[in-house]
Amino acid sequence: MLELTSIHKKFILHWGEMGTRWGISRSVAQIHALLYISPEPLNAEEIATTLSVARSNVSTSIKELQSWGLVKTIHVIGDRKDRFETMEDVWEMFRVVMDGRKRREVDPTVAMLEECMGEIGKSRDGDRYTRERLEALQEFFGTATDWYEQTRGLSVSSFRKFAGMAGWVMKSLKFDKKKV
Amino acid sequence: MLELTSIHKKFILHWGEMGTRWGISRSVAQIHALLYISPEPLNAEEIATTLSVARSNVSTSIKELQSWGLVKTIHVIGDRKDRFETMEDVWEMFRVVMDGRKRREVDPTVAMLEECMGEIGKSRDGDRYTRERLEALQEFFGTATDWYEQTRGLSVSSFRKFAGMAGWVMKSLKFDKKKV
DNA sequence: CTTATATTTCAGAATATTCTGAAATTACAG
DNA sequence: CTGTAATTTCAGAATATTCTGAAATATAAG
Repeated sequence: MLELTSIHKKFILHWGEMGTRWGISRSVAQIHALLYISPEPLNAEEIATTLSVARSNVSTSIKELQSWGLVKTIHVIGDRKDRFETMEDVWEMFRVVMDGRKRREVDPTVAMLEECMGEIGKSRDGDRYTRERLEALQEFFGTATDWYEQTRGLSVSSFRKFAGMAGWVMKSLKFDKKKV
Repeated sequence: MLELTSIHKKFILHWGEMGTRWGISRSVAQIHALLYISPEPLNAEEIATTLSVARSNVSTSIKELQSWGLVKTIHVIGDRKDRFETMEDVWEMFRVVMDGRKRREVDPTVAMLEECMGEIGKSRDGDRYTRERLEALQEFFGTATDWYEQTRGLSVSSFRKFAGMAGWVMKSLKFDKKKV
C-alpha cells in the first residue's frame, strides 16, 4: 500500500475533506479511508509514510477511530508491530458511526432537554412558549431514537431489506394522503 | 428576548456546542437556537446584543443559515430593519438540514466515486480490490439516497406516520429472520 | 537486567477557523 | 441629491484545532 494510485489519492483526499465537514479531523478520516481500501491490515509506520503524517499522529488518530469502534487491531505472530484494519461492510460502518454520534451528541442533548424541562416545570407559566419549543424537540428526539433503537437491532441483511421495503410503505402512505 | 433566562442560556449554549461537533460554527448554531426559542422574529441588532457577538458576525451567520434554508427574513411596515425567524416544526427542520448535507456532502461524494469508477474502468484489473470497495460505497450511497428521495417527498405528517409504522415493519422482519 | 523495538504522551509549532471592528456599500426617506 | 440608517464586506486579531517531534513509557527478546 506504500504506493497510492491516483484513484487511491483522490478517494483518500475526498474522504479527509468530508471528515472535516463532519467534525472529524482530516488525518483521522484519511487514515480510515486508507484502511478501507487497503487489502491488508497496515501497521502504524506504513500508514504514516503512505499519508506523510507524523507517526505520533497515526497513534492518536487510530485511538480515535478505535473509540468509534471503526478500527480493530490485528496481531500476527512473528511481528511485534500492531496492524490495523477497518470493517468492509459499509452498512455496518454507517451503523457504528450512528451509534457513536447518538451516544456523543444525541444522548447529551436529550439529557439537556430533560434538565430544562425540569427547571421550567418549577417556574410559573411565563415561559409557555419556551416549554412548547423544547417539548417539540423532545418529541422529535424521542421518536427518532425509538426508531433508531428498533432498526439498529436488525442484522445488516435485514436492514438492507427494510431499506428496500421503504418504497412500498411510502406508496401506501402517499395513496392514503387523499384521505388524510 | 433581550433577557435570557437560565434555561434559554443553557439551551443556546448546548446547541452552539453541538453545532461545533457537526462542523457548524458556534455563532451560527447559537443564533439558530435563539431564533428557535424566540416567540417573535428578531432583528440583527437584537441578536447581536442578546448573544454578545459582533453585528457583522450576525450578518454572516444569518447568511449561512439562509443558505441552509433554515432562516427566513420578515419585513414589517414602518420598520426598516430586517427581522429573522426559523421554522417551528422540528421534523421539517431536520429535513431541511438533511437536504443541505446531501447536497453539500453526499452528492459530491457520489460524483467522486463515479469519477473513480470511470478511471478504474480504463485500467486493467490490477485494482480489483479497490473496485470492490468503491462499488460497496456506491451501493450504499445509492440505496440510501433512493430511500431518502422517497421519504423526503412525504408531508411532515405522513413522515411522522411512517416513523411510527417502522416498528411494525421491524417486527415482521425479525419474525422472518428465522427463515433467513 | 540490558537492549532494541514499538507505542504513547504532550508541549508547543503550524494551521485553520471564527470573530471583530472599521470601512464600504446599499437602501431609502426627506 | 443629501443625509441617515441598515447591512455587508473583509483584513487582520483572537481563538481553536490539528499536527509534529522529542521525550517518556511500554513490551519483549536475548
